[in-house]
Amino acid sequence: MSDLLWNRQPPPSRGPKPALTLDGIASAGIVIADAEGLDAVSMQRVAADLNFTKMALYRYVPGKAELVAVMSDQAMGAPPDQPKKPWREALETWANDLYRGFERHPWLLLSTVGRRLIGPNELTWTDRGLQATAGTGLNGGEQLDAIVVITGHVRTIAQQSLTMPGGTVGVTAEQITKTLIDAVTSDPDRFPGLAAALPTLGENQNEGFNFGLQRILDGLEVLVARRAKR
Amino acid sequence: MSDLLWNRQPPPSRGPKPALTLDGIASAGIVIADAEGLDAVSMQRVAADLNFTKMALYRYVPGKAELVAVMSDQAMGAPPDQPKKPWREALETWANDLYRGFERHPWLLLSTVGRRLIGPNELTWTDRGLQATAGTGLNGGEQLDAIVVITGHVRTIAQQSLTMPGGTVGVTAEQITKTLIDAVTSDPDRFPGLAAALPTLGENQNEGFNFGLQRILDGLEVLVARRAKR
DNA sequence: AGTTAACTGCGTCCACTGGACACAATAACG
DNA sequence: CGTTATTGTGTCCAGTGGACGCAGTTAACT
Repeated sequence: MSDLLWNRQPPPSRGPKPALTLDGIASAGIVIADAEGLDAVSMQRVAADLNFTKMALYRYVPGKAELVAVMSDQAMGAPPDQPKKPWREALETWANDLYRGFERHPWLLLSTVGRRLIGPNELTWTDRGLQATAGTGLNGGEQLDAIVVITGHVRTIAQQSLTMPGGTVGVTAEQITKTLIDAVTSDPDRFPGLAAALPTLGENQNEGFNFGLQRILDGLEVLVARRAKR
Repeated sequence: MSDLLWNRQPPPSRGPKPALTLDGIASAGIVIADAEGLDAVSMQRVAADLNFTKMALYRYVPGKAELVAVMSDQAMGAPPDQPKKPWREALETWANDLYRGFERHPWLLLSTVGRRLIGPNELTWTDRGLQATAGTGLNGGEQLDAIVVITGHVRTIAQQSLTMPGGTVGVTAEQITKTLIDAVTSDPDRFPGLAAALPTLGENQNEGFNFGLQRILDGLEVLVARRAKR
């Protein structure tokens, strides 16, 4: 199962030397996904880029799902080293590092949905997050929950602002706001909340990432302070 | 473009009566997705369930992507009516309603990633959210950002806890925690944050949803109070 | 050295996918 | 009535993930 992600089982001694490596295959897949989107990654395509037939890949990977899993963990990489800081700053830079990861490989947003096996790199990210929250005085479960909220926020903003090649066909942010404005102006009674908010809607442009992050951190601070008091 | 989601253009007068409706097709797709996951939804399958050929569907829908979009907006439905409450409680119930939506149709988590066109139901959800935040005194952009944070959190938790049929093959929560524990116990120096948090990890079981939500709301409250003061 | 057993990469095959296109049947209009 | 728009269908195509068996390569064992 997760052997592929964690172990690299000892190379066999008997037969001919393997011409490929799991890492090499995954790297080829990542190149394709970065350039043309996750949908462009097919066994055939990856194999062709390596000058092999697709069936050769199945000697290294049980199936496409597993290949994508390996690609994902590899593309995620290890979080960059950061000097030790107070928890709030540490979480802030952690969130920024994570966002930059999704920026580099937007398809990670697609390949890492739902419950899946955790690879070493992903676990390292979690670990760094927990190192950051260690100074809060919260218990382990709460620390993990805090990491989860922040991760969710980073993912959400990344999904909204990043254009992924190939994925759902190009929908510009302008198109979206246009349909929004069209809808509310043509039938304001149907969308009273939007109608009320519309005049002051543009005042917070592109600050969604920081807005949400600061709210979450503020909320954590409230809890931390409450705990420290007693 | 979004005509499919918003307009229903007037029925043509000339040819034979259409035997199908867009809504009917979408409903059939939803049934399949609910029962067997989004991957089981193919043109062929949907058509077969309706006792038609797949090519018949293309008279109603330009392609699969658009079908999924219509399915998504229809499955989302309109948010349930709620009595007017103070903003914090209103947001709380709004988030719970949203979670329940994902619970009913877990595949929505997959079909609504990335930038896409907004349908009327999705916009109504946003509108209700803005009605809830109207009492905060924040400007429109900030209100929208607040909605976005909460939506992201709901999605994140839903992704973690819901099992979607068909999707990435069944990985139980136990398997995940097992690899986690295996990794950290076999090499604690590599994951110091996890090693430290591990003893108190189980103390917050299944409370991730509320934990995160309360933190976000606490954070919003801080901002609202700060604004009210001046 | 010779044999055996493991292992690699490849060719072939299959069911299935989304979709283009032409064609006959249908129904309302002049 | 014919004309014309619109429907559902049949056929075709390139591409997908994957099962399976076959030949060639290589190290370990006798």
